[in-house]
Amino acid sequence: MKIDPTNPADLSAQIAKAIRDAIISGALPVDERLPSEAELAEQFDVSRPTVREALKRLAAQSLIRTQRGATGGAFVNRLTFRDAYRQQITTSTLLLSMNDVSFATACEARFALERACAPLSALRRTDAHLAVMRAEIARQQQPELTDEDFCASDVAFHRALVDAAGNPVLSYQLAGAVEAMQPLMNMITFTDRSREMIVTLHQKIADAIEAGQSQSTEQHLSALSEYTQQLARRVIARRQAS
Amino acid sequence: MKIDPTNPADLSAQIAKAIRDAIISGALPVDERLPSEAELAEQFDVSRPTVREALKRLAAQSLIRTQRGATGGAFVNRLTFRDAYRQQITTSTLLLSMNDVSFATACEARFALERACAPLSALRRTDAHLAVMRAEIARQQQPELTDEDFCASDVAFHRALVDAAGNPVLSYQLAGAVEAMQPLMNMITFTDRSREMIVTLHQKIADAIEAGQSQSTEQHLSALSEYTQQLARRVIARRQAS
DNA sequence: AATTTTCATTTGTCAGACAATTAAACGTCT
DNA sequence: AGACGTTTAATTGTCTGACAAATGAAAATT
Repeated sequence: MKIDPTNPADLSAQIAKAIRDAIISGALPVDERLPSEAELAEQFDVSRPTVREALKRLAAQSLIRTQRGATGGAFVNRLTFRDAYRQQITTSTLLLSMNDVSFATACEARFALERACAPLSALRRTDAHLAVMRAEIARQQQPELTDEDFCASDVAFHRALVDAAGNPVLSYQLAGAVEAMQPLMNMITFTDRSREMIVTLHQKIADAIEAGQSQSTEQHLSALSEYTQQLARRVIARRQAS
Repeated sequence: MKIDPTNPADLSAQIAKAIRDAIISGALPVDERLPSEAELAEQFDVSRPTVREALKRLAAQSLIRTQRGATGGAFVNRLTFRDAYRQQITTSTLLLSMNDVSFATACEARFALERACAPLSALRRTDAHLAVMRAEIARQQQPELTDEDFCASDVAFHRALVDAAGNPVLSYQLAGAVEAMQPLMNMITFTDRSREMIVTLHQKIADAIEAGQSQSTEQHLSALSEYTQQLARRVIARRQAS
């Protein structure tokens, strides 16, 4: 692990990169303790604050965790699916909000990805997954539900659908796509009629998953995708008219 | 933007969270300049190094960029697809390497996602995408190619396939899945016979994309998925035997 | 008017200090 | 000897003050 001493700026970024590369290459295995801040400062020939800034960069990516005390220090963190989920969701959310991605594009991506796991979900769904989906459908039928809660339930339903595929890598990849859509979805006001239609499609999807029919699942997902985009277009048109 | 003064530990994490939330909520728009480090230190009632640690956390997530000089400071960064790609790839790579995800699981996820964009790719592919795919196929036929280079070309081929869908959100989501597989793929030694088979399937996929046949594309992708997993099983078996 | 110089602002880095935390080492008492 | 409290050393977390480097704006000069 070496840094470029000729460039006296961005030292903390260089140090972070050196340590990150060591972690990625496997030179620093999970749960390995890094040298103390003082030792790192000496190794890289920088001051302790500079080392600390580098460590905070790594901590922001969940690459290390720190512990105070005599046997404390910075340890290489095992990146859990949970941590990766969270990072992906914030990244995806910001990506969509900062790059004026059209609703159509985001929606298309989301349902394309969901269709991808339909065959696996139909094959492997457990009773627990089905129970979650049914529970969310029941929730969505409550008329007093706010639009925000309706969208949240929608996300929960689709997450159950994705998780039913029983592939954690797939769940991780799709979590970002589904959850990042929520702020966009929240901009749509769901009338009673549109909610009814969505719930019906959700029921058909749940039925198809329960029956293990992947093709039917994909069809209803496509229908839901188109209906959602149609709703969005209507909302946008109404907004422009006013 | 407030922090909890009762907990005097992890101040930089709290400050980072406060600023991050402000960015996500839109209170701090893109290219907005944050207060100077000295001002932030005063606002949050902490010292400048603490503020700096918080800012480095945000910089690690590409949420801000900093500039020195009189009119410098920290600015809210527009998260580009490029930045998001990079982050997702490192996260995905680490996730796979640190959680002994089976090759089968990762492979299944990857091809499931790719199948998802087959219909869109078949519909929207441009000549440029096809040219990249053909070029990579030609590359893969060179016998002197190392296994690493073969894998890299494989990744390039599949990225072109994904990009052909013409949906940047989809490309972003799938970049992680495809690229993160490369280290795992690199562990497989591709014999001449297996390369021949893979190239043949790549050609069939390119042909199907060119012809706009989504179903055929999906079929060949499934075949490629199964063949890849078969290869992996053979490599693992051979390794355990020795 | 154009160019150069000066200057104020801001980030980047450093040195040294103290507080808080934590586990191990050490004593002490039963 | 063993259980229990105490001390101690190591380590991170934070603060203060300082200086260097970059940079654009303002001022001075040609």
